[in-house]
Amino acid sequence: MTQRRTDGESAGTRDVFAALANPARRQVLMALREGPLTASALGAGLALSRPAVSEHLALLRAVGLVQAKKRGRERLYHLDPRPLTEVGAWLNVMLAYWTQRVRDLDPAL
Amino acid sequence: MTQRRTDGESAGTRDVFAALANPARRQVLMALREGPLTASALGAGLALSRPAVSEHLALLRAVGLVQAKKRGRERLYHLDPRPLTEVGAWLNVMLAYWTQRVRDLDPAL
DNA sequence: TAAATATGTCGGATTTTCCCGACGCGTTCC
DNA sequence: GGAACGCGTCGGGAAAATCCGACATATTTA
Repeated sequence: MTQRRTDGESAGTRDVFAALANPARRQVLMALREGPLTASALGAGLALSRPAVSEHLALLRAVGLVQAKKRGRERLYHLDPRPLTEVGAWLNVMLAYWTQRVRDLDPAL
Repeated sequence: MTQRRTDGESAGTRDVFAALANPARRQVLMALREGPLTASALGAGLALSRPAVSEHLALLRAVGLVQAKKRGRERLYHLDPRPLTEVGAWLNVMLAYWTQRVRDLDPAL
């Protein structure tokens, strides 16, 4: 058994968790909370080169966290929070046990 | 300017988000939900070499998600869900429907 | 005390991530 | 049409992550 990635995903894929692992990408998502923004507007607050921002956006698009709409010569990015439910669901399972424990200990909650 | 990480954290540090980015580590946390387990017991379900498991555990310990207690010649790992509140809080800001569960866990929020 | 067990750590190979400058393509403005 | 703008992608390099086999350390058992 020498292979590392048995098969399946085309090796370049990452999931929502991995997408959130990068601070710049989290910042992008935060910035998009209150409305769509262009790529350059997003890059403005990031201290990163434009290509870097573009690649972060590509990854976020790949996992479905953002979507882009062409508008004139710019591109409007808007948030799609649905993939975050996977993280929420995971956290929910992780914490369910503990929240239940807390409730057992203190029913006043 | 060739340096990438201007300074700060000792270069090997990662945050809770990064800790969750790895599927094996998420599996470990899931496995620890219902009670402490030894390192080898954790490795049993992971299809990884023992050193790999040990290093994942070291990282999880580094970000505070697990703690280890020596018991005889083995080491019992147990979950510490508190760092997950950071993820929960972040998700809470991003979404609207997540608060309560995290609050149960850490009323100090 | 010696062997066996449980786990951490080291050395090193491979892969992935992250970033940048340069270039290409479509759109708008003069 | 030609220059300027906005954005994606390519090529590539530095750093980090991931993994393993081998070795080190502590503890229990024979």
